[in-house]
Amino acid sequence: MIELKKSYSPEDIEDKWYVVWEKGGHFKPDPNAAGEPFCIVIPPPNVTGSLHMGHALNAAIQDILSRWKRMSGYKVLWLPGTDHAGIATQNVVERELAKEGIDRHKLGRDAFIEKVWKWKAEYGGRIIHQLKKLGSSCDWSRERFTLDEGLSKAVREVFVRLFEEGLIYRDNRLINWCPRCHTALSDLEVEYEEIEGKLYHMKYPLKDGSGYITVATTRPETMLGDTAVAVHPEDDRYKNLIGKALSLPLTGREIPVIADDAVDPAFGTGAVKVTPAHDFNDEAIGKRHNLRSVGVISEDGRMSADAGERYSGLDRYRCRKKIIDDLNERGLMEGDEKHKHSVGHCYRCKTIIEPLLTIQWYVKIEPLASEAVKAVQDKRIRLIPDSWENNYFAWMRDIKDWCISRQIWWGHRIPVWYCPDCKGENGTPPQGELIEHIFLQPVRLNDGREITGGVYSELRTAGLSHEDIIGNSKIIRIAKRVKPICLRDDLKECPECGSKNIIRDPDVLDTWFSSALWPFSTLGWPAEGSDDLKTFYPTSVLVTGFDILFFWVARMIMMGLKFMDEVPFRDVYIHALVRDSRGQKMSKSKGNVIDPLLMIDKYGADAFRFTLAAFAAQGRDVRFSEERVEGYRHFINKLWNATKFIVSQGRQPSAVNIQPSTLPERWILSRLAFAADEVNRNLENYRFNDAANCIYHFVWHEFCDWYIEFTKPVLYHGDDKEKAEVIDCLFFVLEKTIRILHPFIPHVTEELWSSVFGHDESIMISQYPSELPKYPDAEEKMDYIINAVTGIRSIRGELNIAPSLEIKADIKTLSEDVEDILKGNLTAIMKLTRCKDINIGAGVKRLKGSAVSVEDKMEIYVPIEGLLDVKAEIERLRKEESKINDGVAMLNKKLSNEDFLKNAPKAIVEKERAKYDDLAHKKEKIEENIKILNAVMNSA
RNA sequence: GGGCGAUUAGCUCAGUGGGAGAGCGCUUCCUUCACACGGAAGAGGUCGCAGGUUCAAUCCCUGCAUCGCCUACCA
Repeated sequence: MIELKKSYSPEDIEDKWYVVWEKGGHFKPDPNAAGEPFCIVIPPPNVTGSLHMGHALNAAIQDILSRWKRMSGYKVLWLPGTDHAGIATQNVVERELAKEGIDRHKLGRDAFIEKVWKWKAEYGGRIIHQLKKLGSSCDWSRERFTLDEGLSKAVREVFVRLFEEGLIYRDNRLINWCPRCHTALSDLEVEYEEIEGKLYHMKYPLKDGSGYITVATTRPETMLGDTAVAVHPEDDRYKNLIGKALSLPLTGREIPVIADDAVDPAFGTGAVKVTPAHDFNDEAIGKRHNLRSVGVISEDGRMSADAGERYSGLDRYRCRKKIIDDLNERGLMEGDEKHKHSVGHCYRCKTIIEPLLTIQWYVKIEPLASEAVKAVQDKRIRLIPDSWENNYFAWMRDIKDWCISRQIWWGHRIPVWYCPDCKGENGTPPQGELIEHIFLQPVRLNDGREITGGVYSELRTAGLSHEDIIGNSKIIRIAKRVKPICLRDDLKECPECGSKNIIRDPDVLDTWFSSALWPFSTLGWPAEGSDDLKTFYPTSVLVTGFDILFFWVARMIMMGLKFMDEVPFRDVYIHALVRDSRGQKMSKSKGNVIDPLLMIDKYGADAFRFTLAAFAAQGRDVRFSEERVEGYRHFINKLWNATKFIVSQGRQPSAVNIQPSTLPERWILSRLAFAADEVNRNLENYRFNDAANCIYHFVWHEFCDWYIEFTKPVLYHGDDKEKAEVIDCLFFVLEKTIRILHPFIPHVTEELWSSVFGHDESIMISQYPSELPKYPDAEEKMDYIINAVTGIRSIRGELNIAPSLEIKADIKTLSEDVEDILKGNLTAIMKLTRCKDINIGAGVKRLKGSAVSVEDKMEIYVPIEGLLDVKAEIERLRKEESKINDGVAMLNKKLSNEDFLKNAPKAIVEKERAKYDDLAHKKEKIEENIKILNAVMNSA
């Protein structure tokens, strides 16, 4: 016989099992094996990240699904991996280098990338292996990284095909630029935040000296790039000024007053300065009126040369101050007012975004989005909970073209080359004249001149070699007119003119571009004949948080449909965000972050996982509290101790299928069958909290509280045959229970499976219980026993009868069946109520000095003459009575309502009537007893 | 500005057109040979507010309030 420790301690068992599982190869499916496939690809976390609560919840759910499906006979693949997180990773490594005083540009592109790979090898991807602590049954042999060779091939294939179809293009337009990360961002990568700012009123004099217009702006510094002032065409204050010229202060430039409907006459002064180069609205106005764009802020957030000598080189916010001062000095500053507005910030570094006019690569999204909308409309993809569908549709309708180029080095480099030596179209000068280089530092020419960059052709003429130019370039601006050559294989020489001086596009792709391909690129696409792809695509379910629904999920759907002609997954289960116990978002700055690894250390991975599952209600955020983890550790301890009790009976678990004839055994088997069904059903519907609560309730309140207690009289006093039957049943239920529990709490169940039941094979490949036999009659009968026990206990509890005091009870039964049932389980009832004698039968009379409890088909009397506090008992019964009275009154009203009898379904009327009869009977009995007690009291 | 969601026991949250639920906490009792990480018995709620639909509303509809989240070209 094995010995279990007095209480459950996760640290003793959790670590060893992961190794065993991995060695056993159970995480690794054979695509050609029998069985239905079930596949989940993990939402790849940032390679820079470390495990936080959100990942833990995400992984716990995926592991529960994976283990459940695996035990249900599916060949399960849960595919792990990370994404290269372009901007984030580059930032991390740049910071590391900065500590050593190294700038990436000095290092050079190739050397820098090498450093990042080195960093990745050392620190990267730690997060994914932290998932092992949780017990995640990922197939590590298939782990992927978005910059892997295979995935890079997929990225290139997709880019080239989209380019060839005209769905990828370059354009010169205003984009969101992060001056710190030094790159363009997509619309989604900008986070808007309310800021308490100021609205400045500035006077712009009319050219003819006849007065001025006051404009209102939150960004005075951009006035240097103003190319118009706009007013509403119907605004009487300004109508007569439309078309007139203004003299732009501090620059003397002449700008027109224009009329545009977009201007809100009620806002500010009703006159808007228009800076097409630094504001999205103004860009639109500029387009409508053919205005010039004057860019006055450059890539690093400082004022450019076009801002004029006085301001050039100043940081944009320093410049703002200076402009305000300068306008004040000239009497052109009318004042300012407080103004709340939302300002875009970089989602990676929180720097305020600067709209900049640049050339970028875009994906034409509309044709892809319309297919992606259809897939959800047709239910080829289900979003769960479906309340997200509206959000999804709304976003897809308004979607704008996706800016995919990033001005960083870590990522998939855009597979496009340009030839500076080729002639332009129609014999125009070589394209080299349209390519501008900005050097990292001044370069000395042969003639002694120092230059900081220039146009490619000129630099060549000045004597620099192609390699010199490229090697020294910090920024390369390639005009839109330069012809891109987009290829699957790297270009060595120009296919047109044969020149070997080829310039590769310096940009890399948005990380989300590669993660959009994740469901098929990880399975082997575009390689031919991949078994994994054939077997596991489309994947079964995607489990993710709503925060990346648009970033990632929508784009995967678009790309999956486009390149696989099939949805990437059938179901999308969208889980909640994990917040702290007060509902606050966890963040480092708030200091309310709970470290999942700490929770695992403290309470064990199983308790932690169970907590996450129990919290994971659909459509609501998870408010995490450590207390709950503690509570679920208690639950596992309960399971542990129940097992210990069963084991201590000294009998080996039997392998046979049991078919008991006794009531409690039939009852617990039926309850087990019910619990198994419920858990299966809830998991089927992604109702993890319901599944967890259901099995929790079964284990604690049915198996432990009732069944085990019920077996004790037999175990302690029964004969060998009776004992054997009961122990077999205990083991049987326990064995099925730990299987049901395994997906939630894999470690402890494996431990018990192996140590108690002596199985050699892992529990994770045992069969998941379902469709076990049910015994409705047993459930009905047990209810009478439970009622009898509860009734007597209530009397004991409420009348404060000492538990040590052995009492007698009389139960008057109102049906023969009930009498038989109670008599047949008399020993157990006596044990559970600590009664020394119970008298059961139709003719049982109430003895003097009895407390009473009226139950379904029985009246329970506990004669405690002498000990009975008559007053207390009357009190107790009155309380009971008043409760019943409420019900009786309500039902009475209902049943005397003719409309109810006429309109309500028959079944409901019947039910209500039965209910009424029950309550009325109970009420009558209780009143009877109150009368008797009153008589006793009065006679005393 | 638009949209979505929430509002149920002290706390955290399930739930349903027909008898208000769970976990934790609380109160009382119990260290009875699985477990004090335990057992037994209890207390506790106009189901945010106001209307409407219905025989019947915590549930459906409308409005309001409060709180979240998403979204937007508030210069």
